[in-house]
Amino acid sequence: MARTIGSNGKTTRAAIRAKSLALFAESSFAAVSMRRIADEVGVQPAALYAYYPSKQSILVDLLVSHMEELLAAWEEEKCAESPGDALERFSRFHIRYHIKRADAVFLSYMELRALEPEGFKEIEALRKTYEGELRAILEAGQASGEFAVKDPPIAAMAILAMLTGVNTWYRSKGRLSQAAIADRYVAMVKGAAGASVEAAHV
Amino acid sequence: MARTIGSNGKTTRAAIRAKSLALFAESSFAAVSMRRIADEVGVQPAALYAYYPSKQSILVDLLVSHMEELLAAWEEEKCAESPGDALERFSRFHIRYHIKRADAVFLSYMELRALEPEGFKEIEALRKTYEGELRAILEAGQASGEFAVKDPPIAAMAILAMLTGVNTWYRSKGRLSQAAIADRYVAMVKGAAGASVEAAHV
DNA sequence: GTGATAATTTTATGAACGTTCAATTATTAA
DNA sequence: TTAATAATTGAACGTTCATAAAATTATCAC
Repeated sequence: MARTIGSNGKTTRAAIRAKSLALFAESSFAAVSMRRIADEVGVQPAALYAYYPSKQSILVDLLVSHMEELLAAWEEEKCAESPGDALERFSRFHIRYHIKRADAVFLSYMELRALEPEGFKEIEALRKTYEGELRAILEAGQASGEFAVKDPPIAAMAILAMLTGVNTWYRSKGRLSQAAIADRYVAMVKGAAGASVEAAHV
Repeated sequence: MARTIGSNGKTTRAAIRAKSLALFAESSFAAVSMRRIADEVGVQPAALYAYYPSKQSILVDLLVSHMEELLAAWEEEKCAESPGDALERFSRFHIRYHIKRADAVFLSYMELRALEPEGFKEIEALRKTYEGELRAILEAGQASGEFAVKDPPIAAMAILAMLTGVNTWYRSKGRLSQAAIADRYVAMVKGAAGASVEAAHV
């Protein structure tokens, strides 16, 4: 056997991405072998090298595209509104998007250290950009007096950590709906940002 | 050569723990080999097996003892006081302790999935216990009307994620002292818990 | 000094690792 | 129907992996 019946480059590449993502998230980059990925894809190990020059390059591809898609999704979602509304919109977006892409999010947070310097820098820049979106909202709220936040850069990181934390415990069959979870987090995020008092009591 | 001059079981065991912790945190459990650990310790790979039956058992030892020490440290620190004061004490303790043990904290959050079921259960229980400490504070504040928190279990997880997030960006040479950072986080934590309004404006 | 024991070495497994390359078959365009 | 090209296989490379057993040396109690 050589070329497989019905084989197709686009399909195989997509399968490699999907399976690698699932496996890396489940175990860890170093714990997953090329042989294991090939098994999942249903292909011989050597076939992977027609699509990626190395194992590392699969990881970089996954992480970079995740961050780019995240930024693109936010660009599409965000709109001009009051800092309070923007903060709420951002929070709901972040929770929704991160729950949907739990594997990619997990990978992004766990495997940065597995990256070689160039890849690391690239991801780091994209992450800073995203963080900057939230920071800008906080600064706007600070300037308008709507928020009583003392230190926007730190608040941005704190809020992001809080929101992303949902992923560590969220289960689709849990006692709360995704909307109910988002409601509670929005209230806490507003409270943390020192937004209007009644917001913290929702 | 066989036994090394000045060799001592206690010292070697401590070195294995310390080096393994540093290496696992820097790379990842799967990415670090027994050979690498032995190199760092200054010993032959086989010597490690006089102290641990397997690589996995080193990880379990590190994770379990970290959680036990964390719980013990909090037991020593906590004291009877108002929910607001308790929440502040907990936040400061958490930040201080986690910054000091950054490697162990990182490992605890990253390598749970590398554990086999028994080890995982053990760590999970210890973690739940710690989480319960914060939840109890939030419930007390909710009962007394001091906090306007809606959902203590979720708030506990949200606040823990926020506080632990400090570790992802904290650098000892940063623009803010550890105390200044803790001040900002205490304000945000209180805000998230819907504590007294002026607290959120500190 | 001598015998017991603690600590580590040396040596060696067999399996799995990432990766390369020539050979081979499926598909496509003419 | 044939030539070009896309997709994949099978076999192999040297290296490293976690771990095991026996041999060897240091230390310590007497």
